[in-house]
Amino acid sequence: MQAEDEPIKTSCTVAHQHCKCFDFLTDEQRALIEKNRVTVEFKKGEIIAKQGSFTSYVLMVCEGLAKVYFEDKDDTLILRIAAPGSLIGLTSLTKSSNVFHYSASAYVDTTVKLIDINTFRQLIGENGLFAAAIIDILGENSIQKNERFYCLTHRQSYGKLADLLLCLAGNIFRTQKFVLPLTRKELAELAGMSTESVIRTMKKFQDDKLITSNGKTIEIINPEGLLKICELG
Amino acid sequence: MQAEDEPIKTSCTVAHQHCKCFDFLTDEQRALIEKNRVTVEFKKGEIIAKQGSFTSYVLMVCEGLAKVYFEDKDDTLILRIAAPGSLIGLTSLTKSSNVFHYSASAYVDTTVKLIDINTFRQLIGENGLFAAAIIDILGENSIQKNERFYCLTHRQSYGKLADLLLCLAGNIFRTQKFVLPLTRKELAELAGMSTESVIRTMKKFQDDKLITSNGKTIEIINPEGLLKICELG
DNA sequence: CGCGAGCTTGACGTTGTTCAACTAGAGTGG
DNA sequence: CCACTCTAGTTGAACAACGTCAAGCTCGCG
Repeated sequence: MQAEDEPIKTSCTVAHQHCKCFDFLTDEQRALIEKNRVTVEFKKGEIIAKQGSFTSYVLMVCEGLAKVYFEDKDDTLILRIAAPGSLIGLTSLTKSSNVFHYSASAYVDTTVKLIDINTFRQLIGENGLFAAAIIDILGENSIQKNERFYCLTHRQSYGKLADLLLCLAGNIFRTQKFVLPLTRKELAELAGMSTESVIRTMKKFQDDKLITSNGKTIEIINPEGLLKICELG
Repeated sequence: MQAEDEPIKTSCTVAHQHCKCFDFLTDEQRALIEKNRVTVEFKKGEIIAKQGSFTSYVLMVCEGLAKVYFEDKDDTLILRIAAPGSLIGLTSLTKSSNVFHYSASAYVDTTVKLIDINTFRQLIGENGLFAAAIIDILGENSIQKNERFYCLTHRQSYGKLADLLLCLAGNIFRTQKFVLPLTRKELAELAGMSTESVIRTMKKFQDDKLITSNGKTIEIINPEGLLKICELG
């Protein structure tokens, strides 16, 4: 029940809510943004942004859930989950290379605002508070990525999955019992392990009375136990 | 010999040279920075910044080589190598939590400039070009970290070490033959593998005439071969 | 009712870690 | 100048964790 106020702190946080940055804009500046943005709805599974393609906007997730991932050859690495309030494409603000450096796709039906990148740049230049807020967001993303990085490289499967489940419950769905809109394969991709290992590990968690899992419905019964598993590795 | 102009592009780039940001300052602003910074020399092995401690400055590496790493319990994850020109501690610019989110220590004797963090914040607020440059740096760091992240999670030991060696040659030492100031253990930590595996893999690379290694001196003979190993995994 | 995607299970193989032993070289003190 | 010690490097063997493969299962939907 510790949903809103004090979520269990997991190290491999996969998502982050924010977007206070627009609060620092003047009315005029906000109007400028409004004038230079469009809203787009993506269906489940559709690609929202494609790594390597030119971009002329920054994305903001309004509703839904998106997967932000890095592609290389045939393999992919999920960088984070973008929940409502997340910005995508800030790394493309660099003047030198305005391409997407990662891809994003919709886990579920997702609505996204596309904000013109030059407007974005202009506001950074003329509004120091806005710029500082963007720097904050980049910093937070960086910190979070470090933790996910650590989790995926230093923990073994039990720890990785425990961490992911706690993160989904605490940061994405904000309740201990949720209906997962992801397949086991997608869970596996998120935890950086094979589908079969996810299944086996989930079963173990069930046997140990840490969670219950009935199809897509997952409930975390013993969060402290899961947390202990995270910490042990 | 393709040192300066077109280094081989490795995916697990471990370091990044930059710091054009100060070019955008006015003379006055630069003077302000000069007034609010000190220079410190760290001996090899000394801790430059400690994760979790309060900070009142941003660091800039002037000479030497620093390890930037994330700590958790007993284990550590190296985030990047900071070569001269690298800034450390940008993620602490957030008003909310001015602590270091990672540690840094000196691989070799290293001189560092400590720049007052409030001066830094002030300049971000009043100079849009400077702010944009900082955002660029954060973005570049992020992109680079993604690649390292991918490398450490998706490649196996041959690929990881090959990538690291190419990166050291191309980005840090900028020559194909260099004297490594790191132990095998430190190499292992960088590549995310065990010391023994590093040794065995290095031996294999030697047998395959990809590198020569004599104590601390390493020469890359066949960079294309190493690159191929990276790409294969 | 039958098909197919997702899920589950077991067997097996591979990678890479761990442990333990051994070597080499550098620094130290008698 | 020679043991002594300590660290770094190296090697081999055993083991554990996971991924892969193959097969069967289940459930929703046409």
